[in-house]
Amino acid sequence: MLRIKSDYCCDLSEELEELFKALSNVNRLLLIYKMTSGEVEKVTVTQLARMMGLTQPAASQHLKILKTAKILSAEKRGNYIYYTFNKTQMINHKEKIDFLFGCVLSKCNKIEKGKKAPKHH
Amino acid sequence: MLRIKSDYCCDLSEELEELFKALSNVNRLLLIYKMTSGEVEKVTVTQLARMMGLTQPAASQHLKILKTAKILSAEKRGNYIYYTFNKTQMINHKEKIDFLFGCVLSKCNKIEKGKKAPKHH
DNA sequence: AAAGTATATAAGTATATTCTTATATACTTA
DNA sequence: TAAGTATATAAGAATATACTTATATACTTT
Repeated sequence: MLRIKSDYCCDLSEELEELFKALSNVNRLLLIYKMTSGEVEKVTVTQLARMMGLTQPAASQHLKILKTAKILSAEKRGNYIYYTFNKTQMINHKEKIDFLFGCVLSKCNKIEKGKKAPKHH
Repeated sequence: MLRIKSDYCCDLSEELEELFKALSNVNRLLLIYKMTSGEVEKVTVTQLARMMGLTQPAASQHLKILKTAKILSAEKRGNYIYYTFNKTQMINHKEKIDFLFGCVLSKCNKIEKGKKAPKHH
């Protein structure tokens, strides 16, 4: 049982490492926020480059990272490639993060309780 | 109004970048999970090094990163420094992440609705 | 088919990350 | 006080990240 949980956390840690790496860049985070605002909903490389003051290859590389991490999906239409959120995977990602923080915060609560009513010894 | 939200996201992005950087390492994530399990609740550098198969300086550096990112707090007692979760800040961190994913997922829902009932033109 | 536009990839550079080994600092105990 | 233990820091090496410029690929339009 503990073994299973331990294995699970090991896999989860590797998955979260990749997710957090993709998210740990201010340009990519700003892009995500821009994509949630009214202004844009699907974004092309050229748009992104202009919006963020990046060169076209830099923008392309950022989008590739977000796509590899399954944060965005790419859909080619004609001359353009439109990037949008990968909703299914984002829900997935969120669940993993919630699990992590759930573990941490419930542990915090347990510790707090232990302090208020310390064990006899 | 939009300007304010934009500024807010800019600050938030920088804060989240730091948080996600601290979390984007498999050893640090595994450490966090270990600290949520029954086994440990406060951890010393030496314990961590042994648990994770790291050298003492490597462990010390990881803990410093987690402390700087306000994920852990350090409490010196005698010869040891005990690291524990920084509950208040973890709640804070969680709120920021929830805001990010909240923005993304509500945008996803809006797009989905727009597709089901497309605008007349 | 040729020219133009959008995107991706390659290769190089500067910087950041993660480890290593060596050493310094702080505290405890004999 | 000296020796032992715990931790932090410094300095260096290997690798990863984020950009740059140059070029390749894919599609569209004339």
